[in-house]
Amino acid sequence: MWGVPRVSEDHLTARREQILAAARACFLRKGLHTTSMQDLIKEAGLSVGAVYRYFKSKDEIIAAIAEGVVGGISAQIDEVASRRLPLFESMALLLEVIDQQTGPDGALPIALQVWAEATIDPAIGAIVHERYTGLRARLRVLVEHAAEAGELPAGADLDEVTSAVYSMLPGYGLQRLLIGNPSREGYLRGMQALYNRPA
Amino acid sequence: MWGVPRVSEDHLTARREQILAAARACFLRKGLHTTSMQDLIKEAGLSVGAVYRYFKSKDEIIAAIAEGVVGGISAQIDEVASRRLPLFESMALLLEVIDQQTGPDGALPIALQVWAEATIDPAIGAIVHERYTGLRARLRVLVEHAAEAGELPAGADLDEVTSAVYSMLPGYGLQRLLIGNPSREGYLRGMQALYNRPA
DNA sequence: CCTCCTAAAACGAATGCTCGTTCTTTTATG
DNA sequence: CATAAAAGAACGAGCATTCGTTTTAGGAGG
Repeated sequence: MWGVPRVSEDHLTARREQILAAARACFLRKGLHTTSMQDLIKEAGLSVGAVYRYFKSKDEIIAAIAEGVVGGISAQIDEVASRRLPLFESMALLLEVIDQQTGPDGALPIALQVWAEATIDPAIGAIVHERYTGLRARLRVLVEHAAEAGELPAGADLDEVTSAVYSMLPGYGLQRLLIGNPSREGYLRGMQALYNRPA
Repeated sequence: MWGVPRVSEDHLTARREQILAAARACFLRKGLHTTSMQDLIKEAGLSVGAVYRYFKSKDEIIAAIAEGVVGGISAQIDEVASRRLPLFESMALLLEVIDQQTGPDGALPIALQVWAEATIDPAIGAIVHERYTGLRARLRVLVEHAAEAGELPAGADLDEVTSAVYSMLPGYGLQRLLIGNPSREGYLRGMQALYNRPA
């Protein structure tokens, strides 16, 4: 009687993901604002109307991309933290994560676009603030483990140490992305030299 | 006799700078691609034709902005390096430089836009690559001084150490820009804790 | 198992606007 | 007064989005 023609929910979320995947591909290639809706729609292989059924504006698509951009990294940080390795070895693994996110299939090139947008559009700014604060919290666990293992000076403020560790990840990633240098191994050795300075 | 109507050269470069200043203001407020030529022209208080006399396209204006974005920081790094302070004190001064560049009058918010563009547009990519490689070279001087003063382990590769130091600057700046935390003092203490780890 | 029916889902032509740029005209200068 | 500099109207292209139409999925009735 009610006439229920709805397609499966899996289908709906798959379509949504199809659109977001197309968006990521386009944004990677052309940037957030030089990508037109028509580019994105063509990349997705859908029609105008189909895309506008799932997202009511281009801004909403950009916001969805911004929401998802730290997903993969979060999980990987948790995984590294759960291994409770010495701080330095954890850092080595984290750099490996960043390295992998720096390539064309990684999230970093798109994250860079999102960061730029965050300074312009308060809605994106709020998303970025929330997500990267969350990422920081996950990294803090790793620093806590280091403190428990006696790897840090007594009484060190763990938030402050977390900030210092945190900054190395985008710092390294940006350097790779924009300049190419240094190799992960070289960077690690550089850090090591800095950390293990002569008395 | 020759029919020379040309205005003074100072006037020409002043007009050019006037346009670039307007561009920086607009880009800071709206981003590279959401800023229209008309926005920029209105901000400069000039006419369409006047702007197109000095720059033959919007891309050329963006390129000029990209060229200039490290100027202020370069000079400040040189200044810090020339003082030959202990590495850690130099770092503290560099963070101060970054802090100042992070505000709305600083270059960092626009630099972020430029970095994002660099991954999309090869022309901007080349400019960024060149300029930030140059910046790195200036920072290397500071690391060389640290090595001469015996602050680094013997045989440490100075390029590698430079990379590690370099990464902290955008790492700290980004964290300030996107998350707000940490304060410079807190960040410094965090670094210090990392540096002075128990054996 | 097939057919019909309904509403969701997909479509794509059309719309109104704004964009970057060009070009002709006007103004200012040495 | 000759010419560079500045002006601004005009233009076609391409933009994000709307909306009336067509297609399709899937439950109900036989």
